[in-house]
Amino acid sequence: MKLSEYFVPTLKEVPADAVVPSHKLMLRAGLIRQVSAGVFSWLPLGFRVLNKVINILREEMNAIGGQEFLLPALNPIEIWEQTGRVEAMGDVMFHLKNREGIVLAPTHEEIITYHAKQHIQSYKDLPQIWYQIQTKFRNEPRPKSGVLRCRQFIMKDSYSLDTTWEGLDQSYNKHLEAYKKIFSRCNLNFFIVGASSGAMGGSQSQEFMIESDAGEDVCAIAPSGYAANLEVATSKLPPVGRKDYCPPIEKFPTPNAKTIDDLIQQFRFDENNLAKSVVYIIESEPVLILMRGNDELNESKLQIAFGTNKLRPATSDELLQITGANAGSIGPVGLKTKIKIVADNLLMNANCLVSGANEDGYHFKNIDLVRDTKIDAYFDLRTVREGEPCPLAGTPIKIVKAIELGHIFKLGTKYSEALQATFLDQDGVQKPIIMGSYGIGVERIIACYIEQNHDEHGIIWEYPLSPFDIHIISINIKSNKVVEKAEELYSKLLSLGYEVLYDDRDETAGVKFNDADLIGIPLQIIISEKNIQKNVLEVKRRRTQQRELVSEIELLDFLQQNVLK
RNA sequence: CGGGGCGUAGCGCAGGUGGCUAGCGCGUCUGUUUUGGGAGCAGAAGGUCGCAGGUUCAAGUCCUGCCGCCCCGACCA
Repeated sequence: MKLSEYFVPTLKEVPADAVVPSHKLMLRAGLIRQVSAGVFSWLPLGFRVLNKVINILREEMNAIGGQEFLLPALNPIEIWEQTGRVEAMGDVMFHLKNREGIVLAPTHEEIITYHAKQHIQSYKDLPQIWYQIQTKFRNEPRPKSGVLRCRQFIMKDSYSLDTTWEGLDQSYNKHLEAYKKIFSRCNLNFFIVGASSGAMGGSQSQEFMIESDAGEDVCAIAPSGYAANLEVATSKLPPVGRKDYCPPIEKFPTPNAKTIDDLIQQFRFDENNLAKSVVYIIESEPVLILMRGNDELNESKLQIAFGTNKLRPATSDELLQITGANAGSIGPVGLKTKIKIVADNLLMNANCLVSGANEDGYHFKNIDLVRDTKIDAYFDLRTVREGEPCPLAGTPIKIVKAIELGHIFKLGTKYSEALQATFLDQDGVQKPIIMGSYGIGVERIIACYIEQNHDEHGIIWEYPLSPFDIHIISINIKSNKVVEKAEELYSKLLSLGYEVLYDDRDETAGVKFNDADLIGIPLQIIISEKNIQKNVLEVKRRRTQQRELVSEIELLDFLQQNVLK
């Protein structure tokens, strides 16, 4: 492609609205342009990269037996009502105004299950892996960071259909391995974490992450190899446990102690024996949650424990009404109304605890959770903190921000049951199809790659994502010798099957060098009078900025060794 | 949805206590000189100052409403 004829609007100045490096560089290098919040156009150069990614996705999905579909973005709302997800999605789902009963699909479990119901009859029709590379629509409340969080984006989504849970395990593992290959082929430095299935339902899920300050997820990772989304991460802290002797429970005044730290300072209690209580309204029922004093409640874990995402902290009015006290004096003993009480695992059957007395300005000490109150259930509810011992080997946990590239779920039968997608097994028994769902954010692959591969000059592509293999730069197009040599080389490399970007523009050397570094194709070949006189070609490696001189005969060997697609 | 910021030429910005013809840099166009790291000179084009109302002799500037964009938070199958 000749750059003089190619629409690649590079920007010298950094666009004011861009904050994260990948967003800045994708705009500056002419890969994308924004149309509105969370909506982008892909320009020709960017679309080439997108297609390189899509090719890899297709190859690896086909390699595990995936069959490619193209499903509609316009979906009948009835099918979403049957799975209860119109309500679950809420505002995230786009509804059309001038056509009742149609929504824009934010994902495709429903449509896949619909087709499975239509045509899967027997165990002989299974297993299946169905996938597509298609545009998703989600009404994100706050799109951000370029293509990292959009209202319209491309997803590679696939769905496995199996007759048994062992079959689901196999399909899941096939995807796990395929995803590793995909991200490795894209030269991404990624890691895999255990994750929450959220309201998707299902038993197991893992996320593919890259570490990045631009990320919206937080993960706990440890030298042992332990890696988990903070939503589900655990650690191996010792429980508070029981002391041999616990005196009778005793109320005492604490007029100036509003926080856990106040109590420690004023009364010299052991931090571990302080218990704090928070009240949540879960499915409109109040629940008191007891935690170690300085632990942070993890709402995701609470959602998992109660199997719902319909929960919120109680308001201060509700607190007073339910417990009889205001925040800071609430506890598990002496509640004004009888409500469900759950506690964090670290407090399992503990005694000698200090907690609020449900009377402003008073606390209880010597609380024995077995003797003095009834805990309805214990769950892991706390948020893991930096430095805590990991559950695998006790190595210290590090907390990092990360971007989610992909997510694989064992869905189970949630959708097949809701939509009656069943099959007859060998014994003639009708059973729901066992499903998995697996997604990759296609644009995120590109943004994440750029987050990990750029410098002050621009993007640094590697094969196979690079939009072109080779970037030819002619210096001073007033020189016939230079133009002749560059044109000749351009034709020759094209005929050898290389994808070549040829900067034939009437621009100064500086402009061409800077644009080439910004666009970031791995190899640049620089044609100038100087080099022609010496009868050499100058090749520059984008990543290292190293230049080497090679003869024309050596060039083909050089390219064979260095253009590794 | 809460908090903050912004909206003036293609891009980046100034002007903002009301006042005269709305500026600067980059880019663009013409001519010319230049050609190894975002060239020099000369000339030129390009604006409903986000939109709508209002106050005023006079509004980019003040007031009201709306729209849009960015950031922090909430939310995120």
